[in-house]
Amino acid sequence: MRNAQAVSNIQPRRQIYRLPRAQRVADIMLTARAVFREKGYNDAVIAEIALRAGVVEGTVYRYFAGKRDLLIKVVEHWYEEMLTDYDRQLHGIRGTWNRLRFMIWRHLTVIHNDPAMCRLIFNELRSGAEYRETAVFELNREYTNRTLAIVQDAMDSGEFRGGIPLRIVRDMIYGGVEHHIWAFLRGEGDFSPEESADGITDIIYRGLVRPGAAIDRGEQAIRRLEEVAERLEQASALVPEISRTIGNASC
Amino acid sequence: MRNAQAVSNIQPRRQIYRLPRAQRVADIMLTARAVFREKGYNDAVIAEIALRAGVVEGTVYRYFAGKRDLLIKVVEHWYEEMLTDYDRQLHGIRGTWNRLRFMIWRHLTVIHNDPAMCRLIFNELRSGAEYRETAVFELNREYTNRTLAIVQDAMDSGEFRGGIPLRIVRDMIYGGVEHHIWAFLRGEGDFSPEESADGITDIIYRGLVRPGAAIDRGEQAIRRLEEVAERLEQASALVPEISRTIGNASC
DNA sequence: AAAATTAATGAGCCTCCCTCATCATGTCCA
DNA sequence: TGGACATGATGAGGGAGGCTCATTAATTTT
Repeated sequence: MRNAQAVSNIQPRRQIYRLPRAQRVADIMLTARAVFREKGYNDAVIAEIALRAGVVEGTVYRYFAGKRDLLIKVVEHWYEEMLTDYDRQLHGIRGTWNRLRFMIWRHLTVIHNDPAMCRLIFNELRSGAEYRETAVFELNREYTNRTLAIVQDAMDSGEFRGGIPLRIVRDMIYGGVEHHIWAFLRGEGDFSPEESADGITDIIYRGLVRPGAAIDRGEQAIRRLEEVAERLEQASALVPEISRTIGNASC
Repeated sequence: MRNAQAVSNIQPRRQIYRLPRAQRVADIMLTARAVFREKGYNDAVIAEIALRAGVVEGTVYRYFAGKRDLLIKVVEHWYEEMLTDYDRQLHGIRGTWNRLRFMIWRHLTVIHNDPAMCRLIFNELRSGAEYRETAVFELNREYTNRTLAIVQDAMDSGEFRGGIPLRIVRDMIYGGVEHHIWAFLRGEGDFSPEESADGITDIIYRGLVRPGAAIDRGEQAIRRLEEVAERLEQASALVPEISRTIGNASC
């Protein structure tokens, strides 16, 4: 122990590093993300976030209006990362069944990859009264609308029967997914995004498809053929010999 | 003001009424139900519950292990009331479609009649780590199993196609319902249990029902295409670039 | 009527969220 | 180069609310 401390009992303030606002905010948000992930919202303590971010509690409140605001910002940031290049991926997929299946699989995979973060969204963020004002709400809306656009297209083309309220389709897809992963989010067991996506897509597709169009074993066979064609098309683009031979089959 | 008070400044303890344990517990739970309904879990304050129940804060903790325990007991009590004579009602309904529709409608109606209580269950109770130990969890399980029994019966009789994982059916029905009523629970707008039940039942039923026999001319074409797909897939396995790219067929 | 039992009390502890007066540091300009 | 200024950062402390426990008092038992 140094002499000055021992005598005067005054703790010298540690060296203070002043960071530009943006940097400090980023630091705190990254730390907060980790702590929220580990502890959940209620058990996360601002003091710990501050400590691990290398600042004092008051500093957190300088940049965030409160604990709840911090949560919202953290989730928004994460969510925006997630949504990058969704559209580009979907763009390469053909056929209503495949596109629907992709959207569902994708959603399941995000949850599978970061359950703790999704817990925050489902359990904490969405319960709050201010959820509608959140950017997550709006981003989510856009995201689900992309799925509904697929359904709408299929209705327009006659593949799906008409007169189905889109809202209900959305609720059954995303509600079904959520309900499906509840146990996993509670840490009970695992699930396979692939199998689950197959099961959900199967029921939804059959529930919407125009009867008499493609039925029974024809249904399955056609779906499988679509998938094969899809994969072969994508793959063939990579192999000069094949693409020269086959040409573009997708038209 | 009475003299004794003015002089000694000692508040005489008000008359204490000692109630039998069961009575006190019932009183507190009923008050707690009201306060939780009005304020939600987080904004409900034990002191207020105690005050309105005519006891002091410590008394609440004499009968309940904590705030969370109180919530659980309150919800369990309410849930058990709800479930009375479900079976009897279902008994009088014939036909798979009608029975499914009844179960869905019933669920929607419960939510429609007591949104505040359902908010507690969906937003608070079910988020907690101890949900699985709850009686609500078990009661809910039994309840949804009744729906699955209807589906199973229909599969056995051949009305529904086989091989559908029951768990997914359950998730889509109850998840779909929940997602559907989210906005309503947040106090945004209303919904019609009848119309919603029709829409959900419609998709589920069609998603599960056994389709008619395959069409004649489709049959041959499909068989031929299947063979082609088979050969192409096998051939593609011989081209390293493709098999590396495609990988597992299921994603 | 004394003893035993147990319902009920309420002061007060503890943990957190959050505020704010104060201090420190980096920047700009004379 | 040094003083003024803007703003990053501090940390003690206020306040709310969940929860404890030693004490008091009503009721029952002996």
